[in-house]
Amino acid sequence: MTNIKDIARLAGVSVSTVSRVLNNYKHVARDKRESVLRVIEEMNYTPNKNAIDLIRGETRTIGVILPYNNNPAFDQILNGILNKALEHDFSITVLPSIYSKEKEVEYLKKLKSKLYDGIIITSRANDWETIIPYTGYGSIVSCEYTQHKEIGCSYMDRYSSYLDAFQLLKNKGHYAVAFTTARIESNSTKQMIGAYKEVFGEFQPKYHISGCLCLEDGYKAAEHFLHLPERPTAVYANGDEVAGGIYLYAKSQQLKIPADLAIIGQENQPIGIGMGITTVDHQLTKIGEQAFSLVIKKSREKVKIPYHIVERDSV
Amino acid sequence: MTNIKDIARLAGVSVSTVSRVLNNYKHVARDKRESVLRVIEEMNYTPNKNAIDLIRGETRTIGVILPYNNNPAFDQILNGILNKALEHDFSITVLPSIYSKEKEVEYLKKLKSKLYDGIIITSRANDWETIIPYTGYGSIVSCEYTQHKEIGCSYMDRYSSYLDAFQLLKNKGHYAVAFTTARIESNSTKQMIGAYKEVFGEFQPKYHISGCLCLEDGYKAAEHFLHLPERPTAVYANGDEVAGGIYLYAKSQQLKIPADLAIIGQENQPIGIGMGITTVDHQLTKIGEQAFSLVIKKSREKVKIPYHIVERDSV
DNA sequence: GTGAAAGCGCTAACAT
DNA sequence: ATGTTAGCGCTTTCAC
Repeated sequence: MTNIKDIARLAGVSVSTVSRVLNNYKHVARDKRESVLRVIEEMNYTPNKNAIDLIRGETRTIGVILPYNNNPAFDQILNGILNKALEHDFSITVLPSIYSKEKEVEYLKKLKSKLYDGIIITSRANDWETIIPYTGYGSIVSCEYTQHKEIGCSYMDRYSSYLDAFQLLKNKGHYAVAFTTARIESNSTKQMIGAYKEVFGEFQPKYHISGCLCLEDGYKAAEHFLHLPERPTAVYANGDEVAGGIYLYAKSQQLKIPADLAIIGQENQPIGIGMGITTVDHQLTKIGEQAFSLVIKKSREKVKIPYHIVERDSV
Repeated sequence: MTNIKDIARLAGVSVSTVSRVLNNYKHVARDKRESVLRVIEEMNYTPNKNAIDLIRGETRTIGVILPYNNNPAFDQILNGILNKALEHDFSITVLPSIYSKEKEVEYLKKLKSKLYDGIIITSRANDWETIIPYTGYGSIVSCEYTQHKEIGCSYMDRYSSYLDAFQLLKNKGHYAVAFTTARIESNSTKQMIGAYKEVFGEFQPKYHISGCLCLEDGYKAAEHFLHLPERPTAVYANGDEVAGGIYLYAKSQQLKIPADLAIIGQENQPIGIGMGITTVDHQLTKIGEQAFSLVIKKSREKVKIPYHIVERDSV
């Protein structure tokens, strides 16, 4: 492994001169610069980035905590982050958490250990109280709103989006409305139930199924909903793939969409376009892009991204 | 920033002792170990990972070169890689290339600069000749077959899968068959055309559209195909989302699937399940998992992953 | 079992 | 304009 010392020796200059040409400093004599450049070329030399990161104390790398690594919603956020990272010449390291508190803390420790300049939390298992101390070691941005002033947020107003979706259903005359969520313990679920109550007055647990991530989960959820004595006339799915599964099961039961069952999905994914499913687009790619911008600016702003409903034929 | 020296001083031991407890060495007196641990706790100390990586010459990080960061096929590969990385406690850094030769070389240089222990190339713009020299700096694994012995491969037999797909169509009586690909200059496209010729004898350029990545691209491709004087009776799409777009356009023209137009997609994505599209599943998640295993073993094996066709209602 | 000291490869302050 | 040198924070001989 050839290092900066070797280059200096071979070029007949000091290491600082080599360092200067490496970093495009002005005050280097043309001939020395050229000779250094030639030796670098000859020796096929590349500086050790770890040494540089050690000295500079920064890595131009951002860690992104993702609960699932095969989920289309989080892929959209990641996509937005990568778009911007490419633009700004930053690297992105993906940190899969599977909602494990320990994993999350492990990743935050990596921020502390100077591996990343900042971290984007797309979703989290830990309390903010355990996360916030790590803001001392790098910028931390969340894709979910929090009032904590130490945390930058690129988020959208979930509650309000849920309200809109349920209201849309109610306006169409639906009162027996079911819905699915991903994690029973999540904020989203809480907000969803809250919005449900606000729109429909009361919430019946039988109309809610949690643990829905993919098409198959939606299929099973529909199986449950549609065999209820008072079967729902509409369902709001937490994702278009889940919605697709619901659609499929409903069809398998000879139900007409939307006449017999209305369906709304989320995130405006290809499957929703393909199947004609009405969806609320949370603009996750934009959320990712904005999150990246905040994290490299070390900004603690709270930026709200607007969502919008895309009406198709399933409602 | 408190460092190992501070801990040593405060614990009344030498830095080497601190290092020993940090790395769980045996020969450390119980009391010294405890005192060190206590000071570490008190000072809330975390070792600087860059310094460690510098010394060790390894980072337990793998770089993954991806041409697109919003493509479901590459997301599947990445998914597989992340699964295994989590299992083996490695980090994954995503390297978006948009098929730029310069970007790719930039990433390979990062391997050389010791940022990654290895690199997985999911798809590439550069010739192997320019890539291979970098195998001197870390293990390089490809998700596409190459005979070069320096490169480990986790791949599937594309040619044979194309053959199967076309043959399936031919067996169903289709002779005017169109197809889409992503990049005109790619190996996949070449192999697709080769397979086409092998099955159907001759290849007519009007039956091929390149540059297809998403649903909308498929929609436009179908628009082209279906307005041809001799319109195709079947189309093989390079992805289920593209297939979905084709499906949608065909439907918009009152065509029946598969009676008027047969459609095969690729990668067994949710949209294909939702829309009932026959697909050839290249098992990209498994390819990603295997690629990861090879790269951390620094193996140069060529591992072929079997594909399989999932028949649904579009053929 | 423990510590002193030599590096890992680089940057930057300081001197010239 | 250029070189010397002191670090960055850690690991790892080597000696005791």
